Amino acid sequence: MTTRDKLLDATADLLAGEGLAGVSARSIATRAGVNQALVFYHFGTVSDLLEAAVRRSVDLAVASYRDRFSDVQSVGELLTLGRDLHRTERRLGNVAQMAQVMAGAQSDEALARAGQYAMQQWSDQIEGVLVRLLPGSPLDGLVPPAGLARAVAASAIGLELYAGVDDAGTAQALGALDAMASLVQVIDGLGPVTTRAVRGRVRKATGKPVNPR
Amino acid sequence: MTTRDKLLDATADLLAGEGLAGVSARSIATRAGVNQALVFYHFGTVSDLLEAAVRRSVDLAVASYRDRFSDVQSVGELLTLGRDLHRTERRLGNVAQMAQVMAGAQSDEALARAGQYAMQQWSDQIEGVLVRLLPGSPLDGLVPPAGLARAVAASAIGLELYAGVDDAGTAQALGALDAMASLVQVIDGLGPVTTRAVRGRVRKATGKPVNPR
DNA sequence: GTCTATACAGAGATAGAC
DNA sequence: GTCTATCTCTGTATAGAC
Repeated sequence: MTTRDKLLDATADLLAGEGLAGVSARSIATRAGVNQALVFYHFGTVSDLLEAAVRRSVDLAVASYRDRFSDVQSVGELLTLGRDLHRTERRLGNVAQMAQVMAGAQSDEALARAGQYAMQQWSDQIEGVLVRLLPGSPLDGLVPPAGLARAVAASAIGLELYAGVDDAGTAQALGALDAMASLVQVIDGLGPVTTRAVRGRVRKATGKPVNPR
Repeated sequence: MTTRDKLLDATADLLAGEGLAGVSARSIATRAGVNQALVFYHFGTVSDLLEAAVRRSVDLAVASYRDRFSDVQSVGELLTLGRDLHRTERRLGNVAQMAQVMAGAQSDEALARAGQYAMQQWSDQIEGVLVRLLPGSPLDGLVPPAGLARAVAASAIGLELYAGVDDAGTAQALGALDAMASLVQVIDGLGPVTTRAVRGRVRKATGKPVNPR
C-alpha cells in the first residue's frame, strides 16, 4: 500500500469519524502511520487531500452501485434500493464525509469542488433511473427527475447531520419517509382512471401543462 | 446594547456568513468591536457562545412564526407557508447557522446540544400544525406527523448545504419539491372514493393497519 | 520518497491591572 | 466589566538531510 493511499484512507476515516474539526495534517499522518510532512509532499495542502479523499470515496461507492441501479425495473424496487443504499452508505461513513465536506465548502474552494462533485455523481445515478422509470408511470411529467434526484440526495445529507444530534428523532423521520415511499408506490400503481383524475387536477392547480422540463 | 448581545450578534453573523471555520474568539470579538477576552468572561468557551447564539436565533425565528403557524387552515396553506418560511430563514442565515452547528456537533458537545435544540423547536412547530390538519385529510394515519415534521426539517438543512456547492442544482431540487407539494395538495383534495382506494392499497402494501403511532 | 527539524500564524484560555 | 499582556497548544507549511 502506497503512502498516498494510506493518507487517503486515513483522511476518509477521520472525516467520517471525527468530522472536519478532527482533521489536520498531524491527525491524518498519525492515523496513516506516516510522517506529517508527507501530506504536503503528496497533496500540497490539507484541503486538497480532503478533496482527493472524498472524490475517491464517492467514485468507489457509486461504482459499487452502478449495476444495482441499472437492474431496477419499478418504482417499488427503486425505493427498496434507496433504503438499502442509504443504510449501507451511512454505515460506511460515506454520507458523513459528504455532509462534513459540504459544511466546510462555505469557506474552502477545494471542499466546495469536492461537495459539488459528490452530489453530482449521486444525483446523476438517481436521475438516470428516474428518467428510465417515470415514463408510463402516473408520476411522469408531474415531477422533473433531475430536480427530484437532487432533492433526494440533499435530504440524505440533512438526515445524516440530524442523526448526529438526535437518534430517536432520526428514526422517526426515516419511518415517516418509509410511509411516504409506500404512498408513492401506491400512487404509481393506480389505475388509468384515477391517474387521469390526479393529473388533471395537478394541471389545473399549477396552471401548467403537465410535462415540465 | 450590552457586550453580551454584541457577542451573540457577531457570532450568529459569522456562523451564517463564514461557517464554523470562520468562527473564533478573535474573529467574533473583532466583529463585535470588543476585546477578545470578553468572550471567555461572558461565555466561558467559544463553543458555549456558539450554543447560546444559535439558541437565541432559533427562539427569535420560531417566535416570529408562531402566529402564522396557528393561522394555517389547510394543507395548501401549510405548503405555502413552508415555502415562504424556508426562503426567509435562508435569507436571514438561520438555516445556515443550523447546518454549520449540526456539522460541528459530531465533535463538540455544546454544538450537539444546540443542534438538537434547534431541530426540536422547528420540528415541534411543524408537528403541531400537522397534528391539527391531518385528521379529516386522506393522508391521516398514512404518515406519522412527528416523523414527517423531522424529515422536513432535516431536509431543509441538507438543501442549505447543497445550495453552498451548487446553485443551479438547488434551484432544480426546489422546483421538484414544489411539484411534489402540488401533488400532495391534490391527493389531500381527492374525493372519498379515491381516498378509500388509496388507503386500502397502502394498508395492503404495508401489511399494517392504517393508523400508525 | 521519506524523515527531522523548525518557522510561523492563529487558536483557546488565563492573570492581573484598571 | 473591561483591557493588556501573555502562556501554551495546535495547525500549516517549508528546508534540508538522507
